[in-house]
Amino acid sequence: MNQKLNYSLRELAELAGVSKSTASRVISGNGYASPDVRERVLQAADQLRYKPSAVARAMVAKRTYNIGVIVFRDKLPIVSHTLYGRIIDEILMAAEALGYSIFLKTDREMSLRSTDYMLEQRVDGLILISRLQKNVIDYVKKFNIPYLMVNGSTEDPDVVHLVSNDEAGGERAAEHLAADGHRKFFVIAGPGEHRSHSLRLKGFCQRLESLGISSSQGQVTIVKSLDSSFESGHELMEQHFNTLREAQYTAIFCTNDMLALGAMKVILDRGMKVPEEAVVMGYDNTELSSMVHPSLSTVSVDAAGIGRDAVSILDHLIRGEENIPRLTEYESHVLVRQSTTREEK
Amino acid sequence: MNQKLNYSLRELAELAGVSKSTASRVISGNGYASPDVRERVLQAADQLRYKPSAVARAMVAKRTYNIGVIVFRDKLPIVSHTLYGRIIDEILMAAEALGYSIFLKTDREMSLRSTDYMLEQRVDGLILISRLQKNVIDYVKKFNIPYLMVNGSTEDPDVVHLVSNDEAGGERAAEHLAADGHRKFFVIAGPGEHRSHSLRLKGFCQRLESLGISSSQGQVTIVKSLDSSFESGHELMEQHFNTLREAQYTAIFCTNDMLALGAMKVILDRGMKVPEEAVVMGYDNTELSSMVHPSLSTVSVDAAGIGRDAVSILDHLIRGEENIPRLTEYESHVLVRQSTTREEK
DNA sequence: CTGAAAGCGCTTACAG
DNA sequence: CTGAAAGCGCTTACAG
Repeated sequence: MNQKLNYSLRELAELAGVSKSTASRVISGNGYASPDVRERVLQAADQLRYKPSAVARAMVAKRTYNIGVIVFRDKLPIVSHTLYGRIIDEILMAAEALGYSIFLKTDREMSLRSTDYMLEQRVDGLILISRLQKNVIDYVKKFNIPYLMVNGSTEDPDVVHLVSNDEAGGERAAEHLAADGHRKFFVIAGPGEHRSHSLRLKGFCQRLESLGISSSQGQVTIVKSLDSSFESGHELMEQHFNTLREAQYTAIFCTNDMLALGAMKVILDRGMKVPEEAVVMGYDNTELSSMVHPSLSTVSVDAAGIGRDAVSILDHLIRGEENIPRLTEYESHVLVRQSTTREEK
Repeated sequence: MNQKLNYSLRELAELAGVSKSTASRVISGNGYASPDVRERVLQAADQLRYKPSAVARAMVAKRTYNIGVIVFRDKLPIVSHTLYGRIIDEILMAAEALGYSIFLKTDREMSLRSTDYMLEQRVDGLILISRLQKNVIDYVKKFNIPYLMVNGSTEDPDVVHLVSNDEAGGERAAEHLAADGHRKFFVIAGPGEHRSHSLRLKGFCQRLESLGISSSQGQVTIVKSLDSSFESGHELMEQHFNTLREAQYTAIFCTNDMLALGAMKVILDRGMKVPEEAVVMGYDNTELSSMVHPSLSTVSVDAAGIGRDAVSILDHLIRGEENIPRLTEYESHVLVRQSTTREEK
């Protein structure tokens, strides 16, 4: 049997034969009620399948226990993004555990609209993911709403943000490859505006330099990519494949796994052997990287830690706690897999 | 300069020197206001950065313009799931276009909790994704809330659901492989409780049978997997690799890409050539399938169509329209890629 | 231990 | 064209 969608507290109270106040007390669990009365109310609630309105509650509590998550990206994939998707999964679980729920929005125009929307929804706090424009941060700051940034690019010391230590990760990638004896590097670098890509590249080059390997000597060639997709990695490698082969680059580093997979596909399709003739390394440790053949060496990103902490730090912010770290960095480490493992070292 | 978080309509009205009713009319755009008054209110709103409370509005409108999306899965990945993630991306975009926002929950215990939660949030409608238990459906049905199921398993003719035509897809996969001359098939089938997996398997076997290829003759071996992950595909193939090679199976079909990628990885790692010595085929057309080497032949699933329609059909349901199709099926087609393409046909 | 009243921030008839 | 009043569904002091 279907029923009226939602009963109100008043109806509940009437059925139980008590006042609204009393009904409220037993339903919300705040305040006293005699066992007898309590029983009657509970029974009536059961009968009506009474569901207290979170909307009305939010109205009086002046808070919603909802967290707004906005992903700033101009194209798909958004949620299904190999890295952000994992972070969002963790956010979802951590939020659940702390009693929050998630309002999810994507903002493809990198505009203020989605922020306004979240503000109107009266979310308790905001998690801003990916590269958002500076004006968004300035805007959010004007409101007194708790918020933090994940994997964004800001130098603003006031902003609470969680990031991977991408520079150190880049350095480690360089070390790994140099230690294996490589001296000629071909690098595909994702968009410079992205904090991660630029820092990974920076760390990588710096470390090589400190090992005496430099681009000025023609030992390192850097190709810039306009985005960080498989397609771009694929296309750039097609363009540069002959150079790569002729100039005998033996190591390829890309600032993320997608670019690396795109590049590696071309190399394999053209019959060159990985890792025998050229080794390939990515960054992010996306699910895919371990599934391909040869499996892709990469640098890990602590998506689980970032997602979990994003929620818990935001929770602290919401509770108005003091001494919240402005910057939290996550360590990355090199994952050596088939694509950089040569038997005959 | 920071400011008080949220001003109310009353404060707005005071600043503008009008009544709440009037302020409401200009802010909401419902009702008349003289240009002069209108101007004053708008200016005050600007000054205060007034954001109308969606909570209060929902209270009086008795609707929220929010849609609840619940993904029923017992383990990660959820949002980052290669197929569901894509569907959710589309849901997000379609919702935006129709003026809805998304409340996203995962329900790992396949319980009623998340449903209760959405009901309390007073969402306008519900999208239930993946394998939910029958009791969840029965429960939701009791409330008069618009809802639909995506990729779930139900025979219930009352339930509005969107599914891929998995049986036809399985048939087409069989046709493709048989047409290439294969006569010995090794199949890894995902969990039978999942509608998709069981139908894909069914369609595949039926079509083979109708082509005179049957398991009773030892031409088709089916191995069941407890889940649909890369890891399981990998493990099962490791277990059966010798059989596969000795009995000279030439075609491997898996009921999704993940299983197929796991299986293919083992085959390649053991030095067997794909497609020369064995062809491999998956299902879902996940992003990964085109990125590996050799690229994986697969069967497409119209994630974009499913996601888009989920929102628009739910919108129709919410508006109380008539004649909503109970079942919407999406066609799948075979994508032939390197893993099943033999030069010397 | 229980109930009447006020209030959260809006909108919507209804007067004027 | 504008304002006073009632009401959406709750909770929270405050009386009793």
